[in-house]
Amino acid sequence: MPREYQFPFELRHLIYFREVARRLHFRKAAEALAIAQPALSRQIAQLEAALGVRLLNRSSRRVELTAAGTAFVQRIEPVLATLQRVPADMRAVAEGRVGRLRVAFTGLAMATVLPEILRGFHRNFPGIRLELNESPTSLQVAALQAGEIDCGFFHPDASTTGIETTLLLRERNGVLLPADHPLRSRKSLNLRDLEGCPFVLFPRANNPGFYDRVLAAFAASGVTPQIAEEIWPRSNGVGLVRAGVGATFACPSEARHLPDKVVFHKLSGPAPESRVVVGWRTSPAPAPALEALLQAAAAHAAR
Amino acid sequence: MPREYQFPFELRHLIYFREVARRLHFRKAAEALAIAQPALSRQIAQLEAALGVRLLNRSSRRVELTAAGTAFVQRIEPVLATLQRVPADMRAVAEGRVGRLRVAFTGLAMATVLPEILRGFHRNFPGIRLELNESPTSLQVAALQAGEIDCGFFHPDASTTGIETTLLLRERNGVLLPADHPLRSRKSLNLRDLEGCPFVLFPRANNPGFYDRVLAAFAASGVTPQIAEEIWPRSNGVGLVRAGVGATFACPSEARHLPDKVVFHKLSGPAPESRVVVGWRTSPAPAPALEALLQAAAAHAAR
DNA sequence: TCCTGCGATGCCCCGAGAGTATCAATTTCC
DNA sequence: GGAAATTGATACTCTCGGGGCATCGCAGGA
Repeated sequence: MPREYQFPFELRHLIYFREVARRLHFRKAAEALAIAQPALSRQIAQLEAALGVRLLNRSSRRVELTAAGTAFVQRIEPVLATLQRVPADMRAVAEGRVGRLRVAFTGLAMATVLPEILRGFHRNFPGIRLELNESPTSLQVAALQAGEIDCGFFHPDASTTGIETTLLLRERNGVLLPADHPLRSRKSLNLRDLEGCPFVLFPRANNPGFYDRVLAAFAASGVTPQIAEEIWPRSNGVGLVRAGVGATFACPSEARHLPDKVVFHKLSGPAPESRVVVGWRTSPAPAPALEALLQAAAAHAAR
Repeated sequence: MPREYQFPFELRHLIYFREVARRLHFRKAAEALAIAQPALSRQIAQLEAALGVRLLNRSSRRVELTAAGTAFVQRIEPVLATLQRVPADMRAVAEGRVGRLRVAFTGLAMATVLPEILRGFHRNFPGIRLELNESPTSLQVAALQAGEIDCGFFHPDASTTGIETTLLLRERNGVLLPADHPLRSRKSLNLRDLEGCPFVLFPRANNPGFYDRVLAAFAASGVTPQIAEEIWPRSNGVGLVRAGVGATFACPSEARHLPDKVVFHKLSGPAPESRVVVGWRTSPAPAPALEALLQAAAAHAAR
């Protein structure tokens, strides 16, 4: 089945016609196109035949556009301009100079490693548009596997078939207390000291692994945990601590940027451990923009 | 000089790639394109080589888009959609079903023949967008010769090299008077009756021919004309008559749609004659849309 | 009237795209 | 676990069509 074609013309016809329309002179247009004049004449005639429309009125002394010819030039001009930019644009995408990344993160990631990673990334790749969404670990993993996001910053406990991860943070938790809490001035705290103190936690479904490690730490301390609230996203939990509703667990890393009326204490003895990983699909191979972000994250982890 | 080309790819490449990107399957895409699979493989490889960018990650069992491939599809999709519509659109333009007409007219034309011509034309050619501008005869002729308008409705006295005209209206003028004018109830009026009555006229430069025929009519009546105001556009002149500033000349045709407080009187004896023609360039040949409008005008004149 | 310049036409060449046959690699199923 | 099947890539050939060269027909201009 030879040459069954959707379009009755080729790019060549458009370029040739644009040149003739500009110069209104076949010989000069042919010269500009670096072809011979007869070839140009034939191609234009072919284009007109294909469209079933006369685009040029030509006597042997004058060439002028018909109404259809004028309309045709106006149509193809932006098309050609777009196509002209395409190769360079594709190269930019392939090199990761421009692009789009859909990134999900947990509240903990944003409270610890993420801001600095993103800052460095954006400095080196200003052309990449980041679409950032806070999302629980479990949803992030599902979104990754479904191809809805390009990478996620989350807790590593979930099962992660088809997902590769790099550990970015691993810290024993301390606790956040309201600034007027009775224990605020204690040098050393352990979970037993906090017996009876209400805690603010996230819903277990968001990140069962960490949730269970919290419970395990309580159990190891011989303390029955008292869960005052389950709340999401994480930043709201800090707000509740500040409001005096209770305590919550936190990493030393986030202690640097706390609102006032909230204080951070290390824990001695049993304490849960927080981890943050960045995760991405192994297949398809990471796009260049993603590669760049993953490198930025890895570089941050190495410090 | 064979194949010196501005674009490293052809429409074919775009269409083929779109199909592969849709199906992510070379064999099925080839079938849909009615070509053999090896041809498709080669064309895609060629496209990638031309762009210097990998658009697809393919194992022997799975095909998937790279970031550049995704971006490429997004770029070419609208381009192909546009080009697909082009042939039909061009035919529509060539047949005068769609298009654009730049039309100039005098106040007199709009007050007499033009509304009906345009109404009939628009009913038959709803796809033609009309750009209407009121403009004095002298400027219309210049704009026509410069190709700035497609046709004009004006007074035929100007010299019109390279312009063809069709006469649409030819009427002896009467006068418009304020409704409370002393002569309002006179059965028959001539210019001598209006001696001393101030007249509102347009600037002579707008249409010297008619202006001089007005003066000739006054002279033939032995009356010295008294020009109260020179004003443009014409509709403002009627406003001044209504305001009692003076009288003005008008055609019987326009007497049907006068505002209140203005009355029309025929003139006996010497009176100027108004004519309206439609004029257009003889070269280039009128576009189909213009042809249609000219026919509508001629049909109106024939009644 | 002849001359000049322009677009169209005739003829030939060759490059590139398409088809057929086949290969190599990976998955599937018995 | 091995054979069959599926899929994309490669080798080779053919042919279509775009391009060059030579030339024609026609219209203005000196």
